[in-house]
Amino acid sequence: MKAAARGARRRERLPRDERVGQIMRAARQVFCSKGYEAAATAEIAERAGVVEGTLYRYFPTKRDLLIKVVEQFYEEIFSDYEAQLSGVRGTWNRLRFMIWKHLSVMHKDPDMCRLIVHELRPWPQYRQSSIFTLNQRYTQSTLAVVREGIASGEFRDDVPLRIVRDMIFGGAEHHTWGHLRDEGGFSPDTAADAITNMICQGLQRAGRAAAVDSSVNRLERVVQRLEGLTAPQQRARGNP
Amino acid sequence: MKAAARGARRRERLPRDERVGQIMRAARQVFCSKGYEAAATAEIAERAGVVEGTLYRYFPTKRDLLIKVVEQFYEEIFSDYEAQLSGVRGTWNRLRFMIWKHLSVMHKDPDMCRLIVHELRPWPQYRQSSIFTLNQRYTQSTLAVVREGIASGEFRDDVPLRIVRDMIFGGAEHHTWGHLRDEGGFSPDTAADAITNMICQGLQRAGRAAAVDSSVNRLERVVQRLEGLTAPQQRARGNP
DNA sequence: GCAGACTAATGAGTAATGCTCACCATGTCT
DNA sequence: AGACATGGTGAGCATTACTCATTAGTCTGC
Repeated sequence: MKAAARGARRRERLPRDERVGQIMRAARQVFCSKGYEAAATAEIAERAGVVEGTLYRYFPTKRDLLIKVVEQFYEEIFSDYEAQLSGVRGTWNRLRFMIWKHLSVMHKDPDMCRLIVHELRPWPQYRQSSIFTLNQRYTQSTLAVVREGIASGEFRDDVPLRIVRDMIFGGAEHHTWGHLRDEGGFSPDTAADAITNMICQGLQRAGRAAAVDSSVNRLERVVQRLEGLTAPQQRARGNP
Repeated sequence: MKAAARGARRRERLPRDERVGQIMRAARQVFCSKGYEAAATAEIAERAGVVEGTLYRYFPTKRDLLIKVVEQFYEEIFSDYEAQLSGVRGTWNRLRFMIWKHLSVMHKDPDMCRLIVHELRPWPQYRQSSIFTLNQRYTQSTLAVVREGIASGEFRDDVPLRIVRDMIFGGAEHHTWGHLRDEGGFSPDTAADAITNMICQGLQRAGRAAAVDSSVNRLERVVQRLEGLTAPQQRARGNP
């Protein structure tokens, strides 16, 4: 009773997960608004309604806290992109989808992305972190699309995939810097178009009539099927 | 005589420039070997043969010291590149020269470049620093080469230069990460060839091929939409 | 060659901050 | 009701960028 009488905060015992959730929410706010260095553990604790020492019961260091916060963000963002990708047809469209998705995340959550790009990734242990692995999965999915294009004959097979990856993601990242710094925006749509076009044209085969043919043939078949399905409606509206 | 008798360091008065030089040399060593955060001002001072307070007579903050060190490096490196560029003929060769030069610096001085890329550039005030200006001059020279290509008719004029810049420098930077972290090297020659080829082919004037492409792309999109309409039950769950 | 002024250089001290640890309080189980 | 496991506390530590009053080389004018 003494503590309560003295007006101190009522001590509340919460289940681990709930407390961890509170702390992570507070941390995300403070990290996003101030950046990693300027975010004081004291402020995070205060905002989470606990005392500094409590943070360290659940997270060994401030940096581990950042990593967990970013991990959670990644899972929110990329949980379903593979399913989404599977609904997109055609090499150009599939590539554009992956690039656009990447750019959209940057556009929508610049603070969080700034944390990842400018504060987490430069850290020496980055490649041992789970963030690196999650990122790798994303770039691999993107490169898989390029491989499909090579396999189908649309793309040359003499350009190192690593370079393609670097130009896509390096280019996208470079393009978004201004926005991450809150010093000028960008359009995910326009940028995705431009990057996709540059990549696709850069990878184009020298002689590519065959690739276009196969693509056109496939389209012809699908269109034929679709015409069969939709023909009645179209005619009803006066279309031959 | 007391101080000397006690074995303390003899106090030496040096002209400003000489002292500044000593400090900057020491700072460069410590920054490069430990990174910015881990570099203690105490160690820099010790290595420069002065006491900590002396640093602050010449540099207002640790960060300013870093900036001066990096500025000096930039001047060493890029002092004569414009003269060198003027000796190279042909769009492809000129572009390759600029890309290669950039990659070579990264290759030769990874520690210094890591400082710039990972520690200085993420800083909020980066765009107000002289490093930003120096960098801008370099990218502008590179884009000038692209503009020449457009003017001569070699390149299309419908690709935003900003995207070209981002893909060149973003791509180059992404490509060198492993090397900057001392986790795997790269070849400036091979990489410069690959990037230059991708950019040049990506910027090639559109002929009949491009027209066919855009047509095929449009068809792909329409077909995709129609497939979704005619078979909604198949992808209803996986699709947003 | 000396007084005095100028200022380079010192080093003890400060504030901020990530992190630790011995102890306390609270919900639960027997 | 008492014991136990564990969530929670807050004073305190170590590190480190940065400050400032003081000290002492060095140069000028006589």
